[in-house]
Amino acid sequence: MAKYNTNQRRELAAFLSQHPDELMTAQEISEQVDQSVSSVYRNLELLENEGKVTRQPKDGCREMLFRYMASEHCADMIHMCCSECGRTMHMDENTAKTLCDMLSSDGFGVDRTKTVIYGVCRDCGGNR
Amino acid sequence: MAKYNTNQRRELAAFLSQHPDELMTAQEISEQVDQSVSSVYRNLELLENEGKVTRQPKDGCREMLFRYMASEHCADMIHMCCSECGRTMHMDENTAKTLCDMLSSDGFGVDRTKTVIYGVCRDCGGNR
DNA sequence: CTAGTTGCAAAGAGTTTGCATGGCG
DNA sequence: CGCCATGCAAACTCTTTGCAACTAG
Repeated sequence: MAKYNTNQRRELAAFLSQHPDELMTAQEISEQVDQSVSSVYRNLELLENEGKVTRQPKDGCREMLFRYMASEHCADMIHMCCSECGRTMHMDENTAKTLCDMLSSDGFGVDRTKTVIYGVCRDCGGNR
Repeated sequence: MAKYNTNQRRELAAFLSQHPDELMTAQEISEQVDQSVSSVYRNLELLENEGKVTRQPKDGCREMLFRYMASEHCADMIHMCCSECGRTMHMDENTAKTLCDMLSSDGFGVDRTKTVIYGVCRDCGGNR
């Protein structure tokens, strides 16, 4: 838990809030805010504990992608990630609810934050 | 693409077919079949290209888990992973179809192989 | 002033690669 | 016998940790 309100933390928060719901590596963030990677990792972890940031494995899977959640609303969305263009989008809430309800009746409680649906988005021709 | 039918490949295949749909790290497999990790990685990659093996990031996410798909049937299932006990199960086919159809009508084509739903299974109290 | 933070460099962890040896066909 | 595959160790990549210097309160 953060005790001091440091410059680096303020700048990190400022940067992230300009890029809500965007997937970025720790390195990218580190370059953008011009801070050491270690501080970025440490502060991202704090934000993750506060529920403001989540991480998901990058497609191939060597590294993690971090995502800043602007609001409660966003935190509770199921995210879908396009394997072609890499963009993330929110699952329609009705669809999400239907899915969770169906699985719940089988006894499986979905973790909305951790789950990511992979596929191909409309723009990349997912419907063909 | 495999050119020779070596002992190691035969033993790896034999071991995997005794553990269908089970999530294992490369290290675990390496120990079980008593082969070098490098060979295991190389041969798992071949099997992945043949569509017989998939990989998914391990929960926390430092390493990959490999899963041998015994049949076409299994290859086409959406997998659900319990964050508590780590077990994997197949999503009920009706549920899976409903989900894919709902997303498809939004233009998003689900990749059944890559997608893993995280949550808590019945045995671990997911329904509470 | 004191304890939390930072940056650097080194350590870790898992995976990949180069190379000499060994085995399949 | 020729080429592919294996095992070992070294290289890599991303992340974490130890430590001394720095800074917020």
